[in-house]
Amino acid sequence: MAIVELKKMTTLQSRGEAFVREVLNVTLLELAENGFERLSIPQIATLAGVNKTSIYRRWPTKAELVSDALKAAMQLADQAPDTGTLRGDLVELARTVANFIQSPVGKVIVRIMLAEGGNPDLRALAQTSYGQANSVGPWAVIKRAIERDEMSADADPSMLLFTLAGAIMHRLLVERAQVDQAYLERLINLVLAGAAARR
Amino acid sequence: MAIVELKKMTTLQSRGEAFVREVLNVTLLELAENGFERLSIPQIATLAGVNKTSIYRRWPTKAELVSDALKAAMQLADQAPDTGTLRGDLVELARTVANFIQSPVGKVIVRIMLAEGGNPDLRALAQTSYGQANSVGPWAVIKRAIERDEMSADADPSMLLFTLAGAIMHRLLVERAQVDQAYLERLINLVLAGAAARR
Amino acid sequence: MAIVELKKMTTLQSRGEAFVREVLNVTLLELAENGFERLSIPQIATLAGVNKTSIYRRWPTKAELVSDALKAAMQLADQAPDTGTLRGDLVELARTVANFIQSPVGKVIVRIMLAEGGNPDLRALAQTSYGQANSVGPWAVIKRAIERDEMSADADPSMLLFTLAGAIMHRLLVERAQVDQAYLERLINLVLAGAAARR
Amino acid sequence: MAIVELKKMTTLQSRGEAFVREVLNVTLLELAENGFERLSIPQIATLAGVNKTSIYRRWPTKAELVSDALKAAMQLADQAPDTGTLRGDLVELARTVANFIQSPVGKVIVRIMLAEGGNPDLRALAQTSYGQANSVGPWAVIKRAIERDEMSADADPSMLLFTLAGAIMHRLLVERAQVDQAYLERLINLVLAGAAARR
DNA sequence: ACTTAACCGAGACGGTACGTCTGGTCTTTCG
DNA sequence: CGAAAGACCAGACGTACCGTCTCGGTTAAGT
Repeated sequence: MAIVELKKMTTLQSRGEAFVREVLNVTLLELAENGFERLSIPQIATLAGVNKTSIYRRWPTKAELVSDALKAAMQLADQAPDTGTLRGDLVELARTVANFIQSPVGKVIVRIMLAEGGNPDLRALAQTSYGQANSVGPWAVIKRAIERDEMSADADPSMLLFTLAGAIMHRLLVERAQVDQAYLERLINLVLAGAAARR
Repeated sequence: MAIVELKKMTTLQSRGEAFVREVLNVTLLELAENGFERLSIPQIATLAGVNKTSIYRRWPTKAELVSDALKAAMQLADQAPDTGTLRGDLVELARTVANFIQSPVGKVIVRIMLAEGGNPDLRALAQTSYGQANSVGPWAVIKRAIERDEMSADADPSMLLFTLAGAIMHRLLVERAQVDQAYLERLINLVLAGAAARR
Repeated sequence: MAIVELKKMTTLQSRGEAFVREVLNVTLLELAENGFERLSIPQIATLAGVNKTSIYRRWPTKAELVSDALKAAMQLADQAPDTGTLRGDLVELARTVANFIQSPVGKVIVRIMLAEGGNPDLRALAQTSYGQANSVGPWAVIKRAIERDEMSADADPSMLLFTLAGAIMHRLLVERAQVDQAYLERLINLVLAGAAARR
Repeated sequence: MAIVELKKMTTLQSRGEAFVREVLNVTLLELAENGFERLSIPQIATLAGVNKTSIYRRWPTKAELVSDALKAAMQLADQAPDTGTLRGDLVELARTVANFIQSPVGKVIVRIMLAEGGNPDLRALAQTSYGQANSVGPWAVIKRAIERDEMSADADPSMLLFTLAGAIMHRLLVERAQVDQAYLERLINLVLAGAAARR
């Protein structure tokens, strides 16, 4: 039985797995490049060296394909930085957010949420992903800051985090400028006082 | 001669002007609704009660039509609030930004800038519009705040303004939450301390 | 009044007459070139250096324009040859038919009758023209032949004439060969015996 | 192997063959009805219960479609009549020509040759068809007539045959009269004497 | 080992929408 | 007052793309 199971796994890996992996990979890239609207399954098939019929067989609708592609790409660490100071943690946090937004999967998610709210379940998926990616880290940072008495217990952490995220999005997508160390410092300068003010 | 000119103008007004106005109006609405990609000129023609051939004659490409539609819609006031205090001015400023983002023109512009960077000149146009719409007011506010000695002269006003804009975008487009008075207060609370800190 | 009338006539002659003549002329040429179907009024307007609106004003439908063009071109002589012998007359007659078929107006008429029987009144017009063009001469020839006792009085002249016409059409339009003197001789050789046989 | 081949053929027959047959059939009918110019591929698609895209895929240009339709319809027998006498054979021959001209394929071919000389290869195709359809029979008749000594060996058979064809065309297409037995008798009366005269 | 079932490749077809072309009607302007 | 000029309406056409279907061939699974 064990042998059979092993065989099965081997089979699965060598048979359709390469197919699925390749398709999902190309899907993600195309998604980041063109967005959900301009995403073409025949195009994906061509780029993946695969027949479009096969894609339609596995994923009857485009949303399902994108959903799988996003799910497959969501092993984001969402680690909490721990530099010892609230300021340092916030800088790291902001940097993580910036990296996420600029990553392929981040681009896709942001794009879907910002501009392509048409498909509701697709949007829900993106929202979930976005939430998952930015859930653990921020709150741990806040929690430690409160423990260190750098923030008051009745602070407004979600406002802080969302404002950081929004500012970075504006920097990247509207101003189309780099998020470098200098920018991060200035950004944290602006909100840190407000965050800590209630102390 | 003057009569002729007047006649000409009258003629021009009554001739194709209604046509143009109607088409541009519908274009703007459709643009806010569906974005640039899914914008269909035959659809616009139908909604405007106009023949599609006429649209193609006047605007050979979709970008030109959109460009005209945006230009025609850009009589935004961009007035500077003046409540007497920096806090009050910032609240008003933020509210203005929120209103702009939620207006049809604003939706279009934000959408183009965020997600449809494909067409470069289209993007440039949107960027220009965005800049124009948010240029005068903010800086007047900052200037008055410095004069009232509520801000230091070496403050970081662009960071402040961009962060406000980004936060509101995040609130509206990502969180999909209302920008109400309570939110505005909390937002200004966060950044005001940082803005004024250098005083 | 007389002056006015003269002026009018002069005006008509110099004003609209050149217009009409030019349009009808171009129409006939285009008709011979492309047939009735492919005849385009805008095209005629362009070639005639005239505005298409003016053509539409004078001739609301294409058939009317063509009708006028054909009528204007129908001053064909339809003269009866008189060589002294039946054979000589038939040769001349056949030559006349061939010339008519190859003339611009003849091409048009034949074309309309043979291939474009769609428009009934147009076809009727062509039929009339064809009949007019080939009416006097043939019968005079037959009559003289009977008088000279070269043909019996109960001959079949219409069969003779129509067969001649058909043969020449086949020669010109199907075989696309020249109707030269040698051909005419052979043709008359064939039918002359039959025509004279009943004597 | 034989089974495989059989299967293949069956597949091919049941696959696109019905599609092709239906389209070509409708094409021929439309062609006889409206001629080559007014032939509309969307119209054919509608009448054939088929999608126009599929027609465009198989036959990129209208000429190719018509060419295939004509080729498919060219299994004309072109049998030589044999009644025992030159007169009887000629009557039969003329009747065959009349039937051909009035058949759908014949109408098309005649129409193309007479009026639509625009497309050269199309015309060449029609000419070929016309030649094929009227090649064997006539010459066999002439040959037998010579053998029976009803015609001299140095007769002018092509002139005879072409004249017959031309006369019938004139009868059908210009006069728009029936080709009945009486007409055939009169026609043969006319040319038979000339044909046999050299004996 | 051999049969059987699942799956991918390949091609054609149905369907929709688009942008272009051309023809005809209307209004305005000019001689 | 008639022709010129231009804009608009209307319809058809050919193209591009997408999604579905039906095959054939190959690979993995089960007996």
